[in-house]
Amino acid sequence: MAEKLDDLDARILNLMQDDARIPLVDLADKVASSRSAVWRRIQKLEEAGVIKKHTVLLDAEKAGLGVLVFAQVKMQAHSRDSLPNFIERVRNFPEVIECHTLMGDIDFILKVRVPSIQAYEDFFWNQLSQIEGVREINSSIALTAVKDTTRLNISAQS
Amino acid sequence: MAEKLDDLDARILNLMQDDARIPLVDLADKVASSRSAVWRRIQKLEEAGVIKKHTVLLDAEKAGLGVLVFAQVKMQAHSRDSLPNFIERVRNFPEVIECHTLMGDIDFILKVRVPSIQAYEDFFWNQLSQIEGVREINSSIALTAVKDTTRLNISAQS
DNA sequence: TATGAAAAGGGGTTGCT
DNA sequence: AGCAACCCCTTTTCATA
Repeated sequence: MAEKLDDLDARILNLMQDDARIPLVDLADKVASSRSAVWRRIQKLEEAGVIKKHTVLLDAEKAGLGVLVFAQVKMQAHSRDSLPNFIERVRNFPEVIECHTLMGDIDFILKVRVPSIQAYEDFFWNQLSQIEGVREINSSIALTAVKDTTRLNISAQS
Repeated sequence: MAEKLDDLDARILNLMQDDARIPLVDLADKVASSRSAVWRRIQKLEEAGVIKKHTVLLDAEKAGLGVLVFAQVKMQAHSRDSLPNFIERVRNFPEVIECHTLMGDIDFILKVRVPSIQAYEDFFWNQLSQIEGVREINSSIALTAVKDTTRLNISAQS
């Protein structure tokens, strides 16, 4: 599928994001189409990788990972060689939920979930700050989650 | 369920996060337990809200939302009254995927997904910066996603 | 009371029109 | 592209320890 998403695709995706277990019949009803049509669309969307995975979202607090920290990491100016290593390490830390390269004066932003502030301290000193080429880490503890979703509001493309 | 998660819960949750559609039989096999036992655990975990929702994760690029921006927002010092309004507005922007209150000198961090930089500019000027009480916004465009998951690595509690 | 087995119902999948 | 039959998997119920 190099093709763009049409309106039917968009509506299917939005509904599936809200509840991935919605029965095919209900889904077809809501998008005013037939079971077969909708089913085939979903197949296409999964083959094309538009739908990446089916998962469950957990309550971090109830799952024992109540502390969320955003860590902004700056690398040493002339340590381009240490980047692959940094990336590899970060990918293998289960505490790191996300890591994005940023434009501007910060190099990386990391979203980290741990059981406690104590646990973050351990992670910070023994893992993150020990990676070669790391110059500066600015850790911000998140207080309230005003909004925390994964939902992308899809609309038909051109 | 005020009770803590045991090892069986943890293994079920980790597997379901990897693939929410795993058949109950396979799940039972992998955690070395019976269908019934595993099924009842899942019910409990959903009732208790440990499992918050079943969803699909989309490829943002392929879904036409290829631009990711982290916006750090500072509010005016003496505008505590405008916070509820800010929160309400942010929750209703579909572009804003996440918004967390932070300790330290930044008040909020927002994760925003839009189709293009142009679209972000529109969102920035016409929506975000117009909210009452907003003093300063620092927008960072994300380049590469080094890691982008929702997976919490669960282990048994105390 | 908790666990396992087996029956029944619902829904996803496929082939045919 | 739509329809219907099939089959698998979830869900419930019952029996047992």
